[in-house]
Amino acid sequence: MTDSGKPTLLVVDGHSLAYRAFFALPVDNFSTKDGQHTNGIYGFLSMFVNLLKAEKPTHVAVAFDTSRQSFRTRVYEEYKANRSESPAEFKGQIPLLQECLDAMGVPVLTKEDFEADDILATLATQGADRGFQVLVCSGDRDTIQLVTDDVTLLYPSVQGVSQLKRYTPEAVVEKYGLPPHNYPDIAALVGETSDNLPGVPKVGEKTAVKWLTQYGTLDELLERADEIKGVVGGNLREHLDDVRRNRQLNALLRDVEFEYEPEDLAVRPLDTQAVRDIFARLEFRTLLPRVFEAVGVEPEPVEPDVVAPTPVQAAPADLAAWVAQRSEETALTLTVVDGRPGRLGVATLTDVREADWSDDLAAALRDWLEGDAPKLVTDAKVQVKALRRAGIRLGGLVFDPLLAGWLLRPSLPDKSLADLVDRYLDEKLPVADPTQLVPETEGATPGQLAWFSLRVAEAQRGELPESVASVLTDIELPTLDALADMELAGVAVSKEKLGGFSAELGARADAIAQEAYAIIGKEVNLGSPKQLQEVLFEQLELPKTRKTKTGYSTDAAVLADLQESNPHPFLGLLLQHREATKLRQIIESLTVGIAGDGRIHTTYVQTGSQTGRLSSTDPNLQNIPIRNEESRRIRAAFEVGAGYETLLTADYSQIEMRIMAHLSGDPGLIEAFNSGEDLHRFVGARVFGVEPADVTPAMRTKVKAMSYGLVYGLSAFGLSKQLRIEQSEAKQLMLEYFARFGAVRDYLRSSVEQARIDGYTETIFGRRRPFPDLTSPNRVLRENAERAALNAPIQGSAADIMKIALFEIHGDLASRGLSSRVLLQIHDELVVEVATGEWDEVAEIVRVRMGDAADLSVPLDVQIGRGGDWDEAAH
DNA sequence: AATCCAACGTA
DNA sequence: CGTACGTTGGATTA
Repeated sequence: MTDSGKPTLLVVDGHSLAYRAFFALPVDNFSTKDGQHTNGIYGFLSMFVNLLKAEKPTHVAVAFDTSRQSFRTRVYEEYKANRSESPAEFKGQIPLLQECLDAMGVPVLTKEDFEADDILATLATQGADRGFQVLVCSGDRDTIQLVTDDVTLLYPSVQGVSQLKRYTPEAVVEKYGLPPHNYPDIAALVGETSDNLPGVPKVGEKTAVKWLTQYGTLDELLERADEIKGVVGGNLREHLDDVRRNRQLNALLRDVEFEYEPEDLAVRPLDTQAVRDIFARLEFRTLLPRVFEAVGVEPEPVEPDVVAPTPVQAAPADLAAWVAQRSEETALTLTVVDGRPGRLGVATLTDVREADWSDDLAAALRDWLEGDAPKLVTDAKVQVKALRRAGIRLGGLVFDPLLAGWLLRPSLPDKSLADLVDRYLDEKLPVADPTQLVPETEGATPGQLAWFSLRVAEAQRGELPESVASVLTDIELPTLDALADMELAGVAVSKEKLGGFSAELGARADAIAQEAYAIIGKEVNLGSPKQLQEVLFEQLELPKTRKTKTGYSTDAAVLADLQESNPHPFLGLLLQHREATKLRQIIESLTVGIAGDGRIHTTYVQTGSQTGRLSSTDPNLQNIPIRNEESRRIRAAFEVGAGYETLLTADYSQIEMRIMAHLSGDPGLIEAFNSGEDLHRFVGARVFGVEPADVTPAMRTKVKAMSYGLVYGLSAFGLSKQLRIEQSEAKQLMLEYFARFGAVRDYLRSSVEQARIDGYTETIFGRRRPFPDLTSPNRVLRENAERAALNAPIQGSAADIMKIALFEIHGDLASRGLSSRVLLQIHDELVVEVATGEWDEVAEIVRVRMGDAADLSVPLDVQIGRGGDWDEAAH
């Protein structure tokens, strides 16, 4: 509200202000990690938020042009015809900006055939008529004509979009010497070059104002044009039609037919989650609190549209009887406290029952829990593990909304039932307010969580394609079961081995550091990129390297390049220091992760990747060093546990290349894998036209890099850089390669094209990954999507195959009553702890299950190793 | 104290 | 200008 007590209506021209912001802010500082430019969006929102805060409008809307075409271009086809195409970097920002505004609860208005300014004019006029104080914010000078006592124009100054000049009638008179309604007359005479509307030659603002003051109105002036003397008078008489045309075109329409009236534009509560999501996508951080502050409302807790049934407390026997008579799918939620079952809730769509976990309850429910009765559990792995600790193996798991949500949209960060309730039901999951001692709002109970899970699942099933549903049922759920056991088992790690190695590395790092300090004559933190830059590029005056966001890169590749071009002892020491401290860090994180049982229990995140792979956290056991001899000492600390005989490692060789051979059907590549010859030797022989025996190591290295690069969408540039060869040679290598293995290139091309049509890629087993950016006008975005889309079916199919092998092995070991157990999965490798006397049987199971996990047109080769520790077993 | 960034480990 | 991940310490920001 303004001082006058009137409601305030703020209407903004989104396009013109975002465009100004686009040029005002450096593109380089405003783009996301995947290349989306955001400077226009950021600049606009920043200004908009300031406006909201300063003006506190009660009603608000942002208008956009629909296209360059409007009724004006039909009246005068040259209208704005001189405008160059707006840059591609800008175009993509408008839809994103509209998404932001939408999330903020701000109406986004467009109208086919009209410009944003006509929308502003209509709303301003209506608003003033209906008693609003109106604020118009636009970067188009024509909107000056809208200014009245009730309508103020906020116009960006040349300094930038954040400085807005207020045009009241007085301010307009002061600046132009005439009241606002005369402004279009001035503009018609002067012309507007940006709209491609030529005016009267030699007539500028001064002359126009003088004439209009003299004759009162434009019509009068044009009528009596012959009274004006001199060259300008002649010019005026020659351009009368131009002036009339200009005046016709620069008049803004105040009566556009419109679905909104000013009253409909009352400020709405913003959708905090949606704002968070879109800002996260755009990588806006500082803007978020500013938006929340400007809006002034803490995010309102939205009342749930549907209220969950009140849970019925049940005695163990009653609960057992109740679940036993259910034939339909029952949802189940178990609270987990320190890895143990807490309280159990079960639900159908109409009924919710609960009971605290107890031995009695466990006994009463065991048959049902372990049986095949269909059950639905959100985030099942955690609960499956808790039940296993309590001696119960959950059976009949048919659905997990968290897995389903990930399969549907692998890119989304939905990590909890609350996220899913928001996304699929558009409701808020009731949560107890943790900031209050006696919470005002009750959180959902376990049974109610189960009830919500059921409803989320219902919504998800509606959009779950059959192929994706089968991935859930046939791959993910069985995998979940295996992962639960792997996490519970953990892997034995020797603190002694790690500790000894860490001490050695520490001593070495210190010695190296001292030596390095001596060379540069001072002590710096070698782990600080900032201090290193000072030493390298200023003190030692080494040539500047690749730029990063914060300065110049000092990564290993850059240092190695520097060492070659400008050898300096400090560089070598720095690299050695990095290596030693890195290994120490890894050891440290592993040591912290060793539990009371002497084993590391990692957590596999089943919904952690875009492609279908697993990821591993706390600690990550999928990136334990292996590349050089020394670092393998860390692997050697992973040992067979007490009571077991040995470790078994099994890995797929070249699984991604094999999948590519299968998917492309390339006869040469298929022959390569069926020949039994070393792959790279075979490919090298074909590419270089020699006998396999005559393939030199250099040749092998080249085709190997090429083969692996293919799977990632490598370019000639990238290949040349990796192999340190000329780009022309890399290009030639690619040509020769594709001349022999052409079907591979055809496949890669067509698979991206298909993905562009479908909007997603699909693995051999039907797992999908959406790729909206394949049709983006933004080249960086599009090409990034193309490479990812090329890789997704290959990496994803490999992930599917490994998952299948994993749960089959897990199942076989259990069903045959073996004590051996799978411990780790590292994408294409499994580590199994083999019980005494079980080696032969286990090795056979692993070999067969991995080899038969998929039926491809090439064999799946499995390498098996045995040893007392992970390093030994790798040989 | 929380968050970002460069760097680097793996498949 | 090579896909997919997670963790770290230092720097930066709140």
